[in-house]
Amino acid sequence: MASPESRYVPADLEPRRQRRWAELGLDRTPEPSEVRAENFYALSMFPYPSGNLHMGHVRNYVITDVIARVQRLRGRRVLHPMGWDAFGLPAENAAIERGVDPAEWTGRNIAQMRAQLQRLGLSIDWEREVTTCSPDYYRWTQWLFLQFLEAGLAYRREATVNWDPVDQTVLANEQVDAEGRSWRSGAKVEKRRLRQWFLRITAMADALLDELPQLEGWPERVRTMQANWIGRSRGALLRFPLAEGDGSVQVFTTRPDTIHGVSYVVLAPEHPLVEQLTSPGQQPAVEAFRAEVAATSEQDRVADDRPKRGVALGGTVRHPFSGEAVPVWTADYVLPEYGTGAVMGVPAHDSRDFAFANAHGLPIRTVVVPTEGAAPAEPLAEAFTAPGRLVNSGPFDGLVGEEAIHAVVAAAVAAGCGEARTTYRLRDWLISRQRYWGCPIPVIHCDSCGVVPVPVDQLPVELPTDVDLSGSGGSPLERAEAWRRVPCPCCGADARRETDTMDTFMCSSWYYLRYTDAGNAAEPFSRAAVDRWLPVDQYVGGVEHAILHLLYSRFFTKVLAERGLVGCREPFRRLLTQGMVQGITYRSPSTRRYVPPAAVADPGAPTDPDTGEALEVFYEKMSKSKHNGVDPGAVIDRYGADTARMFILFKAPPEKDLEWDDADVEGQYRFLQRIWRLCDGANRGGLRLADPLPLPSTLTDGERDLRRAVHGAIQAIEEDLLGDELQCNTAVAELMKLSNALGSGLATVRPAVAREALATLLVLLAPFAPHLADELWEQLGGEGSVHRQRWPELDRSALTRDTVTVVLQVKGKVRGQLEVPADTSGDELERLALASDVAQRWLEGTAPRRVIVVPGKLVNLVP
RNA sequence: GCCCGUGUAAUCCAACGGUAGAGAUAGGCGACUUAAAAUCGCUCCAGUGCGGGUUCGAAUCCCGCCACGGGCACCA
Repeated sequence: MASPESRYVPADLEPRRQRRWAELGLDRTPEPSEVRAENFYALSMFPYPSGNLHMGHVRNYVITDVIARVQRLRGRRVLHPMGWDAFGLPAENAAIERGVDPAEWTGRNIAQMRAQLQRLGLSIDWEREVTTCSPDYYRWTQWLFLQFLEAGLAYRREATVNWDPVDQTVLANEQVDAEGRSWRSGAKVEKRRLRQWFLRITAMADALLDELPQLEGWPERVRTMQANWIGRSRGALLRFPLAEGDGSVQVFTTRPDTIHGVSYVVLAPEHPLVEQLTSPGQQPAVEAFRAEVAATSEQDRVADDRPKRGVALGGTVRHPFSGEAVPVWTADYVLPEYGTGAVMGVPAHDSRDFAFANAHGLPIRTVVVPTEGAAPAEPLAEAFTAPGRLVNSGPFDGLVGEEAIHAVVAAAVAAGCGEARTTYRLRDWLISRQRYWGCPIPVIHCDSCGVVPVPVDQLPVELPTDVDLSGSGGSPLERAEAWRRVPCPCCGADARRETDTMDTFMCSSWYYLRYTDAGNAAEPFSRAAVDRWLPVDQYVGGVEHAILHLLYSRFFTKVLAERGLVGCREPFRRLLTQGMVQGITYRSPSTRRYVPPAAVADPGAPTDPDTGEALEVFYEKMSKSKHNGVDPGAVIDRYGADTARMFILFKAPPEKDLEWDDADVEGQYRFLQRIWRLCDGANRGGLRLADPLPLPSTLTDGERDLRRAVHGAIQAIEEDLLGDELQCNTAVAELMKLSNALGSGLATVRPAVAREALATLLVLLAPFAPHLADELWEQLGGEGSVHRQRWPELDRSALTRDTVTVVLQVKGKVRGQLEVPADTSGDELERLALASDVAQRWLEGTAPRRVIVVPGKLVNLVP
């Protein structure tokens, strides 16, 4: 008598499976001595512990988990860690608003998020957890800072910096978007002149750019973004001597070949030579102009397509080659921060100069013409900016392109009025922050010794705990007098601690190194441990860090490599940038108010519950303010973690945005239930996974069909998960296809074939739905855990067919099919095709002009 | 303005240059049921954003557009 059907109850099964995994120590990273295997490092971008896990986290960590689990099944020794990017403003703001201690607040959030994460069944080695705000960790962040200081890569200087008026701190250039807004607060940043700490990332600009092409496992788009950000441009520095007095105006240009087309020189209004070059008559106009520009916001100043305003200074410089007098102007289209803050105006060959010259009646002199075809008619309608052949350029006439550039630069060098120069958009990384909840910069200011590094044996410089976090009036550490006062490590005199803390991106620039040796109390990580695991085999995270975190981490790795601390120059071999998780969003077209989905009566025709008008419906990144978020915990409560995992993997390819849809989640749940019933039925039918039976020497047609489905799935899923692109969505579709094949085929095959099919299904399912696969594995009497199995071996012979369907085309159009033995030769196929009804009907008796045969696929008859 | 990506069925997504559909959601029909849900079976729906080109054959390659998303942008 068969036992009754059992039910799939994830809420009951999942915690049980997780307890079992913990007992078995499945997630622990094996020591090299335990397992002889290749290493695989699977890494997710660690979260800020806000206390709430959201769907973006779930997607990120589930993708990485699938990769980690697949690699384990394939016999690799896997490192799959997790940690917390735990310094940062929300903790401090909570302290200001609610009076809670930032450390406590952060600790609570971590505990809460860890518990939420663990419900997902991620195979994370929690023994290697790192927390950046823990003194055990930030001690080493400080140690690394001192390495930079010693290498001359950390320095303090006064500079014009971005100030976030909401967060009350400065920001690095990377942390301000194109609209001039802070990446965190969204506030418009202001420019301030302050003395700050920087890391000399520009020293690595060439390496950061030139080594980008090696990152073949990175999305093209991220590499392009980094290249744009670094913004290298090669050109020359040219000096125009002042007409009166000593000195010269230096300009940077990428087109030194156009030097003879210069009709004026422009200085940025902030340029130090403006005053000196202003004639008495022009003084009022220049002063008025500078005041006007100073009053313009940064954004307006930089906006494109605005008239190029400027005034002549009255002074002149001499052309470095011809000696002619060149008038000097100041204009708002020249930026003080880029190049030398001065530009040579060549209206004929630069569109900005062209616009400026036309607006102010300056001469336009053509010195470059196309190498082929006619020169543009004069007066020019627009600037000719392409490279070409030089004319009206004295000794340089006739030279072309690069050759012309080199000749002009060589002549400038010989004359002592210039040299080749490369400039970058990239600026040094501003790491000072005027906030409390960050890693203290470990230096001491002494009146006689200057800036003194804190000796390594005194690390960490711990944050004081009794601090006034009122949220106003500068850095809280400045008010911690007792903490600040400290003897100078050099001379012993009274000295003061640095009160700036570090940008949290410092903490996250090396956490992936710490994971390899998380318990090390003597150093941040041992060289051996790092070399064993780095570079990371697969990194997964959001594209919002395309520049920020990923650029900083590359910089860190290169510096550490040059100091012999790590053995590789690039930290992340492969990078997957996952798309956003979007929720369905309802908005009232008239009030622009977001309406919660719960308030929408009929999702088919959504109307505003208050006004009754039809609502706009679209998908957008989940957020509280739009009422479009879905809580991962609620989904797990209702369907279980496996359904949530499967859905999020299946709904869209990992790189693309994903539209959350409750109906699809339901569908995913049904699929897992189908698998449950399939296995339950097999179980009650007496199938046991533990007894591997030899396959019969001859198989029935049904058995061969089932084996073809099984091995077809192995092949397809291997391609999806191990190929260049990770395609979890199609891998899940293959699992569905396989389970459909089992559903119809399992009952009619002998136990050996059924056993192979079911065991394969469960092992292939294990990385995606780890709880369910393991539970069913156990129920069916499988040995050990499904997660300790070997990835199924592909039997190519199972994929073969006796007969295949060959498509008959006439002139590329499908006109019929032929069912032929799989090994039919091309000649035979051609003969069969020509003899077919299709040929009779479509060729009307004439012989085809051409016949294309693709054996096993198609025959194309071309009349 | 420049660069990158994406456009396929009502919807989400597949398709080494070779039969446009793997998979799913929603819809329709049927079976089971007193009925419904669940389940099972069947089924409707696109010629691939637009216009050219290459090819025996194009969703796929090339050229020119359009729409959406993203990055950079008076960067000399």
